[in-house]
Amino acid sequence: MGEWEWLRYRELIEVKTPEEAIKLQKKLANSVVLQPLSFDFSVLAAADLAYVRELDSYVAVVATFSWPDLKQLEIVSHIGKVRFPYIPGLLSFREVPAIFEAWRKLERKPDVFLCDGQGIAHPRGLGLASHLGLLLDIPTVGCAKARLCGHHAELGIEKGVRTFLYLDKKVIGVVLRSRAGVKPLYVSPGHKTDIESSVRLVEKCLGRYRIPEPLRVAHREATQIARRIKLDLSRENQSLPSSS
DNA sequence: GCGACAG
DNA sequence: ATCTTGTCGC
Repeated sequence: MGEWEWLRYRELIEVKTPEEAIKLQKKLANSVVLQPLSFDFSVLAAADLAYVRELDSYVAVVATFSWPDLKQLEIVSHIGKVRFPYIPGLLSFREVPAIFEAWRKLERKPDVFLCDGQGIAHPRGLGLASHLGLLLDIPTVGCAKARLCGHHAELGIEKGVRTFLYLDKKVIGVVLRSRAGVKPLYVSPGHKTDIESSVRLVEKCLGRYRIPEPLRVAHREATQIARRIKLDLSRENQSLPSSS
């Protein structure tokens, strides 16, 4: 990474304390761009992390797919030490650096990024998807499995039904029932896209499960790698009961 | 002060 | 997220 990019990276995500992180979020939220997304792109990416508590480590995975046919192109991973705790509202400071490291290993960079977390549906308007979007400067969509903030009307149990997610009087996202009878998805734009485009993108990524296919692939891979690390770890502890 | 709270 | 067995429902 060049000197210039490294400085930009530090400027966008380097913080030492939660207070500092919150201050940075408020500042960066003003740079988030909401606009229609052009679906005329060719590479979509999705990322997810798995953790290995015994090692205080994470496994970050980024998978890319051709668009719009969603054929898998590449899958890369990065293993590192957790540097920031999980604090509701500050998730991006924990996970974006990890996703970024994996992203750097891609041969072909994505045009659009689907994230496991909120976009602008965040207390300060800067969820993980928005933060990653600003860092990579590409359109990003937030697709969370649970609500962080805001309120919405009751949602029908049928597949495909949706309702707006509000924060005060403003619409910040959409709550979408991806499958009949399952917990809904919380979709919100990250950066360089808007609410309608975000929902449309997520729906085009839905297969037979609750979670969009690209995110499932990234999640499965990260989980598998983490599981292998844990197994190798427990095997060592059996053959090497002590170090002396 | 009392809840709520992405992964 | 992670720890965990069996088990309730489509």
